[in-house]
Amino acid sequence: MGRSPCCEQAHTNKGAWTKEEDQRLIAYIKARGEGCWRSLPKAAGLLRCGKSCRLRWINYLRPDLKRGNFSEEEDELIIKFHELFGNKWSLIAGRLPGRTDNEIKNYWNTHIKRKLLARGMDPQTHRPLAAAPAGGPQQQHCHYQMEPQKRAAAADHSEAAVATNSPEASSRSSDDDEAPALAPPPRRRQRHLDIDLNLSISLAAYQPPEGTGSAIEPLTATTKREEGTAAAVCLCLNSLGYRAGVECACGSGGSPSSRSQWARDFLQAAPCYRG
DNA sequence: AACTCCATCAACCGCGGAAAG
DNA sequence: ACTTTCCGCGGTTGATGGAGT
Repeated sequence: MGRSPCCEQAHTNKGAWTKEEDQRLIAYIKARGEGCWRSLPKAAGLLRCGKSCRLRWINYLRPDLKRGNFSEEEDELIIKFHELFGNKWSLIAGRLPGRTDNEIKNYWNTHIKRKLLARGMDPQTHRPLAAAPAGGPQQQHCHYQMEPQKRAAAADHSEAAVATNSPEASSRSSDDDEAPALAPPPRRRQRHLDIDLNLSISLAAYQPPEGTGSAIEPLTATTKREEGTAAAVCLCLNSLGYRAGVECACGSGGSPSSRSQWARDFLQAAPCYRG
């Protein structure tokens, strides 16, 4: 695990990149493509370590980078994805075309944190600051306890829905995002009433899919209980715009498969934000 | 004009996971 | 199965510039 830094070699430049170094790196990657960062500096004639080259390329030189200010829409997406993923900047960046993890991380720390605080929200928990998260385990948002991969998988299902609705959401929200420091924090308007990306996980009585094949990846993942019996963990998307605020009822009545199918149809119909 | 404080952002550091040997 | 190597990530730092005094 881990290893000594790759940049210990003498004769490697550090600090800000010069125009010439940038040009060399761009020219090399254009000619040979990305990959094997370890050997790239030597091959490209750069006195830099591979890590430094990679970072420079990914965060600054890549041609598909957007640059410029973040839009209100991007702000809201970042907040939502941060709520889902936590500080998984690369996951968030992967869902915001043209933005890098470093950029988003910096933007979060310098802008959005304050913005959320001005709204009276805790930037880490995305909960109202007044309501301290002292509640029991069941009070915790499940997605904070999910493995990043699982959360990412869940978000892969949900992000299209966000994208579909985000323009509306951002236009609706833009009026109260200006001058956040002056905004009175208490009793903020509920945002994104149409889309609530909170994921809830609940144990539900496991029912094998009725006669359906496994071609469709269900939103219900099975896991093993300690005693070895199968239990279903429902990853339902609460109130996907049609039943706002209604708790998951997968475990009680209704047909889970039909509801899952509806969610899939909804999400698949939504155009991907990445275009 | 000089100084301090603060915000911003590019770059570095060190760790963990995965792949390769 | 174990070790080594590489890549990618998140946290942190330092340089820079603008605002305020």
